Amino acid sequence: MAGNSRFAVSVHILAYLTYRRDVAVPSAEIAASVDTNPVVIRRLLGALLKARLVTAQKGASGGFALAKAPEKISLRDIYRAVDPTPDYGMRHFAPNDECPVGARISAILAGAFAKAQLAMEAELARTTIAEVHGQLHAVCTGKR
Amino acid sequence: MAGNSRFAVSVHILAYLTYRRDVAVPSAEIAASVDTNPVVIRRLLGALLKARLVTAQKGASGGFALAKAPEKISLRDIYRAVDPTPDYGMRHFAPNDECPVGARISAILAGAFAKAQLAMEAELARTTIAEVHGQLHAVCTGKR
DNA sequence: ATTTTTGTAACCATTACGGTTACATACTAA
DNA sequence: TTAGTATGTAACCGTAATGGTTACAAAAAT
Repeated sequence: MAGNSRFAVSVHILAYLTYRRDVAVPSAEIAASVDTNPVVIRRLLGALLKARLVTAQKGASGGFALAKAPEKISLRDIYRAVDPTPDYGMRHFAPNDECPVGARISAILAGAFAKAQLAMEAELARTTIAEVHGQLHAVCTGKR
Repeated sequence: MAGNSRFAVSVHILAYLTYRRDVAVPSAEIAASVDTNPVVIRRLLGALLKARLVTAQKGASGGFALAKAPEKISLRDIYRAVDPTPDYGMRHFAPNDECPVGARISAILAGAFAKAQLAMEAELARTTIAEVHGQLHAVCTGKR
């Protein structure tokens, strides 16, 4: 995964939309929960929109809502929607082609990275936003 | 994983040391194979040294060598030696504690991230530097 | 002694990221 | 139909991380 907060914030966004499931939620309200700027939220919602995880409604009493049941949205769905496929530093990795090692290591590394990436995504796929929301609720009621 | 090339270059380094198993290899030679500056290589070798994956020898005819058999060095060993534990953007993620979602989402996310991270590392553990070197050799001989 | 090489510190340029302002567009509600 | 609200996006800024580079002290071999 990357060093940015896109995935973390996106999970927060969808958990919040689950929490406020019945209404259209404007980006300003989500931003207050995440404690950041509404534009940051809308940028991420743009990616989630393209992935059909949320719907948007412009204008007064508009806002965002889940596009499907929270049981059908996995953390992998969110990850793929907002985080570009990592290049594992291969961008800045152009070894010497004249060296027997340098000439072939890139392809071998790419294969190893791809497998590691799939393993990580498979683990993310095991958790849904509904479960994340359930854990939220469990903590809240458990405290009383 | 991160957006840097530390892991990729480090695997290259250890594959190169396996390829030149019998001699002490100076950082300049490795740098020529990776096509970068020797200091970049020595920085990474410093981390690999601390993790006891390589040994160093100063002075004339000095250089670096594997500290153990390449069959006993996994990609996970290398990953853990050179890449700091990723924070998955949690550094820049401080949601509003007064919101029921914001107050608890961090802990839940941390748990999900940890599981995904372990899954990825487990996959990396399945490959050794000896295998990476073997793939190099297979390609070279296969081409003839 | 001279040469070679590690080990580190310091600095630079580039890039990526989050945050912010601004504003056009679109929709609701009255 | 008009006033108000919210999305969608472009542009810009400051900060932080990264790789590359120069410089140089310490250590070891020949």
